[in-house]
Amino acid sequence: MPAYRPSTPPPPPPTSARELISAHGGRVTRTRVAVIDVLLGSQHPLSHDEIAAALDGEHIAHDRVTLYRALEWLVEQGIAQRIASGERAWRFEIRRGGEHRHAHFHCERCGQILCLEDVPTPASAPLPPGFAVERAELVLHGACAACGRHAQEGEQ
Amino acid sequence: MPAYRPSTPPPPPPTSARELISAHGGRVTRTRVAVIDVLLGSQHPLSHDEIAAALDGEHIAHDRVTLYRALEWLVEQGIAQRIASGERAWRFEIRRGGEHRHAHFHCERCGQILCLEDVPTPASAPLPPGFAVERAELVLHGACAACGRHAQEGEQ
DNA sequence: ATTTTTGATGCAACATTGTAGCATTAGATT
DNA sequence: AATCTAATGCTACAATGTTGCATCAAAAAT
Ligand SMILES: [Mn+2]
Ligand SMILES: [Mn+2]
Ligand SMILES: [Zn+2]
Ligand SMILES: [Zn+2]
Repeated sequence: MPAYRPSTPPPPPPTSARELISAHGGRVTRTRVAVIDVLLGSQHPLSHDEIAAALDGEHIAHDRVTLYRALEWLVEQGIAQRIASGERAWRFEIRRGGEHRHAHFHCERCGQILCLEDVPTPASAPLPPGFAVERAELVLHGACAACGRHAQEGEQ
Repeated sequence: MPAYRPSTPPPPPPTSARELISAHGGRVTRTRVAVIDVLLGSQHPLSHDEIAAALDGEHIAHDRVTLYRALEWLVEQGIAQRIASGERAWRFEIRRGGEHRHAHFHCERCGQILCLEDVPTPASAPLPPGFAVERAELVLHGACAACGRHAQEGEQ
């Protein structure tokens, strides 16, 4: 006697990553889903390298180039945004609802990047005629609390 | 009869580049002087590549690495500053007197970078305790007047 | 369920931007 | 003129992306 088989299998739990991708007309692939999940789970923007490390940590096989292309696609679709952190590599973060563009803090000692959710980026500014602003990036550079403490201890 | 020879040759016109370098305890070298002159002559920050092209234009021989090191030294000395333009390469500009930190505009169509002398970068912002800001970078991204015009013409 | 379509992948090669090591040169000083 | 050493000019190397193209597989069509 065959095991019970419902006529329609239960739909997979609709991960928001999968939904996001489909909603933008893209194919739901392993790397895309994993990258979105990693970004969703992070409180600060991540570099390609950090994302790759996260995927490795979860034993999700992935190709370097595919990862770059996945990130590129996410940015094109407006699902994620790219940030010039002050280091050489781009960083990526999910564009969370509300769309309030915020500034970032870059610690020049340890390289850490932090979202300053409370610091908005200026939406406009006096520009030459004909110029149009589409987005603004504000990065504050300095020392984070941990690195500032170390410096003080060191200099006593 | 020998030609007239003054006992002390007339001092070379003290270029401000030469003075700047000496004042900072550096050796006055061909590349350093040329780089400063190029930067002084520009109204907007220049990439390594643009500076190299400018030197070529003036037939000033120079080595790629030496140019990188000259720029690095200028930044260390506080004579110039490095800007993350939104493209992959750094850009450099002389820190002109007054020290008023200004924002920059990056045209995402043509890549041009413009100094927004009238737009100050925020000097402070609400930060987590222990964090210290040392400098801020504000870059507005969008379309310059020329590129905006082209777009309009194209879409009619 | 099978076939078809084509977006997306995975690999190798390449490009750009910047650094490190080290012998040699030349700017400044004695 | 001799000396000292910062700076140069090479060559390699590193880090971060990008391009081309054959192959695969997600989604659609049958
Ligand atoms: Mn953020
Ligand atoms: Mn400027
Ligand atoms: Zn830190
Ligand atoms: Zn433009």
